[in-house]
Amino acid sequence: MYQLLKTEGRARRGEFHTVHGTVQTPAFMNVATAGAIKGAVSACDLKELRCQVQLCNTYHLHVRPGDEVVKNLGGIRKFTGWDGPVLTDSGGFQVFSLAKLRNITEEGVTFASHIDGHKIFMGPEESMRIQSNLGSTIAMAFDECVENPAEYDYAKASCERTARWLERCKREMALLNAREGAVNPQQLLFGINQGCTYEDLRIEHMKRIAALELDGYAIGGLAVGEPTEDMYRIIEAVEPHMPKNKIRYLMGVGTPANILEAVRRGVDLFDCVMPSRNARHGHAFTWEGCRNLLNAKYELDDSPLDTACDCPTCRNFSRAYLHHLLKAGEMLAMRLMVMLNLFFFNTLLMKIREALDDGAFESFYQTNIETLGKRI
RNA sequence: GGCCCGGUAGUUCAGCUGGUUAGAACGCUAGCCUGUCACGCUAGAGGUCGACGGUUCGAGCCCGUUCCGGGUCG
Repeated sequence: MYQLLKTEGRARRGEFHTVHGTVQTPAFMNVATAGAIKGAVSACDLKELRCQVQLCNTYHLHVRPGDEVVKNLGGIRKFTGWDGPVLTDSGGFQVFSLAKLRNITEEGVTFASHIDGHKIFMGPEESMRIQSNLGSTIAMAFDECVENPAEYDYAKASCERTARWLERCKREMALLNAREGAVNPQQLLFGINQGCTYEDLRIEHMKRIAALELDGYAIGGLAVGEPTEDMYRIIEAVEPHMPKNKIRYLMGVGTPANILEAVRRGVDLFDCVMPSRNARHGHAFTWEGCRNLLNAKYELDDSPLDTACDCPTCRNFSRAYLHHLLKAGEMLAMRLMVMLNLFFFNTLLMKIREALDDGAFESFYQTNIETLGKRI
């Protein structure tokens, strides 16, 4: 259940109460696709990194180790050792991003496994069953994510189908939650807004899915090829039509600046692979801007990465050491960099919440928006 | 000392019967990354082809001398 505590402009400060704990919002979810944050970061580390919610992926866990296996082991929370809330993505995005051979019909999607190429069919019911077996706190609806730019007619047909799929997701989820032996009988379901970069499609779709009274609403299909300004425009267009009393989740976004802009436009929840993926490629997010620690200028730089940061990495290691570890391809480089970036993202959201609590969000925005996107 | 093999980018090596601007890999310098096929992608810099002379319209390649490294025989 989402509780709106305070607003400043369109920005919202709230709490999201679940059976697995309360999430202070706005919040960033830490992406553990196959049940682990890439970069050797465990559920134990996440506590220290100010993580509130872990995100895992339906498709990946279905392929390996198999959702039945995870169910037998007590569900994804017990399996990964993370006792807080977990959101599972539905697999819809993987159909879009990694399946080369895919065939989309009204029933669902057939595509090839990225592991061994075997054919997999996934539709709304299959996705719900898998997520039920995983026993996550929040299940995401099975949707079709369309790459931008997209033809209007295709976008329209696709988001109408996604709306029909959502009704099937809701029906199936209700059945699964009522079933004997469900890992989490109170599993929540979020709907996903689609419609590419067309405001009329987005709004029409949002109205339709809002009527289903789900546990939360996501904006999907953004940051998939369109200019950033289009993303902000779509959020602004859709937001007034999102239920005020439900949590709002902008899927897969984004940079620190994207997040700040989206909070300012009324979004509560985020997830993104950027802090972890870019960390592995040497990119560090700091309060002074973004640094690429692979750059030669750090070879003899003995200072901590960010003097304003008290994450485990900044507290203990120099820029020169991180530079060396990255160049040497040491596993420790990934771990230290990923921890640094996740801590930064989680702290960014924490500071946003504090600013909202103090009625100082706009001032926080003005102070930081430029610096956050800066490359130094 | 005789004979043989080799010397081409920072490194390891390609380079056809001599023919446009001498290539690759790694390394180096940067950039990219948005509901993750982890260890990636893109671009850029970098060479007096050991040296000198010769043959030729033209030499990394052929010839001579020489220097350096390795092997082998005495």
